[in-house]
Amino acid sequence: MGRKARVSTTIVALMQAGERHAWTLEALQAGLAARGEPADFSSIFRATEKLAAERTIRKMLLEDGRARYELADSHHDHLHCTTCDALIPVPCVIRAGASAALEAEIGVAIDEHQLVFSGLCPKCRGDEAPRRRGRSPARK
Amino acid sequence: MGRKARVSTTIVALMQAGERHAWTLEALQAGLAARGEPADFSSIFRATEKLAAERTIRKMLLEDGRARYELADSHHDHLHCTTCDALIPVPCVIRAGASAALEAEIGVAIDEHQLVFSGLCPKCRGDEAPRRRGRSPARK
DNA sequence: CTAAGTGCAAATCATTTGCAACCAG
DNA sequence: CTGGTTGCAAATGATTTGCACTTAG
Repeated sequence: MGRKARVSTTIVALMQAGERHAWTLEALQAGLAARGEPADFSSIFRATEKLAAERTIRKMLLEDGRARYELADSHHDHLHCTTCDALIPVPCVIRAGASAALEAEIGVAIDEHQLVFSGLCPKCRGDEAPRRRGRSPARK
Repeated sequence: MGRKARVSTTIVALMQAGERHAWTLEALQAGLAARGEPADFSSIFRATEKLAAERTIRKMLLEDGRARYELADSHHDHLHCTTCDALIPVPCVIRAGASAALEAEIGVAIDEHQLVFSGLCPKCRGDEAPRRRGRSPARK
């Protein structure tokens, strides 16, 4: 678990740097290259699989069919911007009582959840929808 | 919009019959065949894309990387059983106020959400986890 | 007739996997 | 040495797309 794997180590370092919130394998490859640590796609893939298995990072699948990875530190949910495709973190709004209620009412056993809102991130909301002073969205 | 497309029509009929809750393309193909309306995978694929585009049905991606389709009538969330892989519907636990709060606090614009709980469905919970009378899970 | 719907085959896409060369311990 | 890592190439699995043929209207 020490300081051996070059790829794994750099991936975690990249994520901890926090320049970005959720990474696709492609983004990770670009990020590693930018750090002067280029690696093969399969190596990155295997490194993320291992990191996810040991719960260091978390793997998520989005509607666009591509996996995103993020540090598995604090729990939170996400907003997937339908305009710029960014995945931004938002605080979890699932109250503990809610899942407990489901377990009792429906008889299921809940382990975890994944909640993804779809909409506009702060930036795109401002750009694309200046609702307030009514302006047509530049037609089309 | 009438009664033209054989495949689309049968897909909706199948879903409305409600023998199943979420369908994979493969399940749909099997279902159509069972109804004496066999169709090609690509035809089913294109039919679901169209139905989803016109909001008649909803398309979802699960962790296993395969799309599931369901009627887009009432909103609800899901529980993905980690044992039998079933996707069962559960009432939505996201209160309207929760998303409104996020929009105000974070500056996002929320359109919709997809929430999937992971755990055990009622059946598997009963089979696999008779916690009550403590028995070791038959090792491994 | 004419566009929408279909079937078949081939192309894509995003991983995944097999293997042999490498490298830290 | 020796098992964990890597890179490269080839294999997968699940769609997606191109094209020509059908068919509802």
